[in-house]
Amino acid sequence: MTTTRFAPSPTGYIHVGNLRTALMNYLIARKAGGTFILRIDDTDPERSKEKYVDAIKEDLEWLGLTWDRVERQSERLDRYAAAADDLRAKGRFYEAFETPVELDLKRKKQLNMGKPPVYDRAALALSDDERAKLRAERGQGVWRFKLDHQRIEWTDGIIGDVSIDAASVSDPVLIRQDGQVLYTLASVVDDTEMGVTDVVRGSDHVTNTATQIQIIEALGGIAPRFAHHSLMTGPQGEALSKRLGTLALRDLRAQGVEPMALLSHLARLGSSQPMELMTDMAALIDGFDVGQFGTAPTKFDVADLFPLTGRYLQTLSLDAVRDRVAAAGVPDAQAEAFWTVIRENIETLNDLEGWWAMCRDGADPVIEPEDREFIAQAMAMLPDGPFDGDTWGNWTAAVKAETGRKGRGLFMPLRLALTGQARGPEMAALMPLLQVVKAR
RNA sequence: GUCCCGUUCGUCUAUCGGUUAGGACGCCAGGUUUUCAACCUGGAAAGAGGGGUUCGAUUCCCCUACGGGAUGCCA
Repeated sequence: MTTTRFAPSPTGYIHVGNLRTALMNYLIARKAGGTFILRIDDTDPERSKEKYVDAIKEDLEWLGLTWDRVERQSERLDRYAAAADDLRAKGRFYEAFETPVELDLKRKKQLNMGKPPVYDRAALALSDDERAKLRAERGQGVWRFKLDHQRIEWTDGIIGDVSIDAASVSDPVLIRQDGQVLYTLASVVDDTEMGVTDVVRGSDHVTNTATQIQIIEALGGIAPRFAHHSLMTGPQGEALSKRLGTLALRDLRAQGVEPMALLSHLARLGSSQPMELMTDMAALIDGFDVGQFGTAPTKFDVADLFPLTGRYLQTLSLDAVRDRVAAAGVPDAQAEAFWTVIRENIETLNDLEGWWAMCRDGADPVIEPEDREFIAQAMAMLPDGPFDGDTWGNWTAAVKAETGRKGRGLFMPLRLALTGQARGPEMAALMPLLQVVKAR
């Protein structure tokens, strides 16, 4: 059975970059009728915070990305220890005692000589005595996985055939000096034991994948299918991390971005499939194909989410937004009429409040100098409220007859005078909601 | 520094040597709506630069430029 996972570290709020990965894994699982696991990668007690665990769940729930299982790495430390023992028993694990400063120095030397900064495996040559001496002097060392120096190859679901020379990669540290198990090991143990069949993640993990394939094989597991999507950049091509301040999911939510708009965009951005608004999850799942994604870095522009959000809102009935309409201050009696007219012209639900305030309190009129006399004439002809569905038609017909104006020259000044804006809902439908006309 | 990947309309992309270089979003225009939006129709809009290979390169090769990634006792 197809099983995928989303494995965030609870060290911060999740952002669009994380979401793209999460969504791909989610869609693969759902499309195959498989299992989607939410795995909290919280092996680092220093940086992991419970509030972020809650926030991640909250954000995923907001989007409707439901998971079938939650796993927490902090509850599986014994499994990782067992895997480490296994690797030791198989001679693929060795202890190294260089300090971070020493390693840094080695790397700089290699760099100066124009060589790639790969760990030189000095610790492998240590005798038992030397090892005991170092341990006595420096305490525990770190544990590195001994890579098999040959080419590591796999067929990637997005990149295609990948081949990486293991000799060009340092033997990865899997256990830190303080005994902390690192991501590289925890992840493969989890993927193997949880039956994960498909792993989609960012291309920043490609070298990890190479080493992890060897670790999985060393542990006797079967490597899942891997797919590495390109990373997103900002609109200028800059690294997205420079913009993450405003791209957390909760920020987008606060800005009024609708879940289906966001999901529709991310499910297609970077793929060759046409970008289109999906109004429900089933359509999103049905139309998804990870193989259609390209490998070039993908520009993400938050501005693209708003037209989609606007179009999505147009598809909603009052029932779907009743709470928000009420929250904007619209009385129940007028909610239906208000929503029906207003949904055609808003970008996000955050716009509701402004339009309702305009209806309730009236708008400061905008009157071009050349229209002053015209507006004065028109206002004199405007009947007293409350207005109804015929008011606009009757009134504008009368004004037209009186002034001879027609078309845009007739309607735009009136719209500006009544609403203060050049763009907005259909006037005929808006009039019954308009309670104050300041232009009078 | 070294290695890997990438570069086609503004954006995401299609093209497996010969195409009027296609689509989607956005944009612009026209239509429709007695106004705006929505909607419909149409339009503008692209092969990073330089060398090769070839009868013929967007496509294959090399160089350069630019972008991204990797090179952690992060994930």
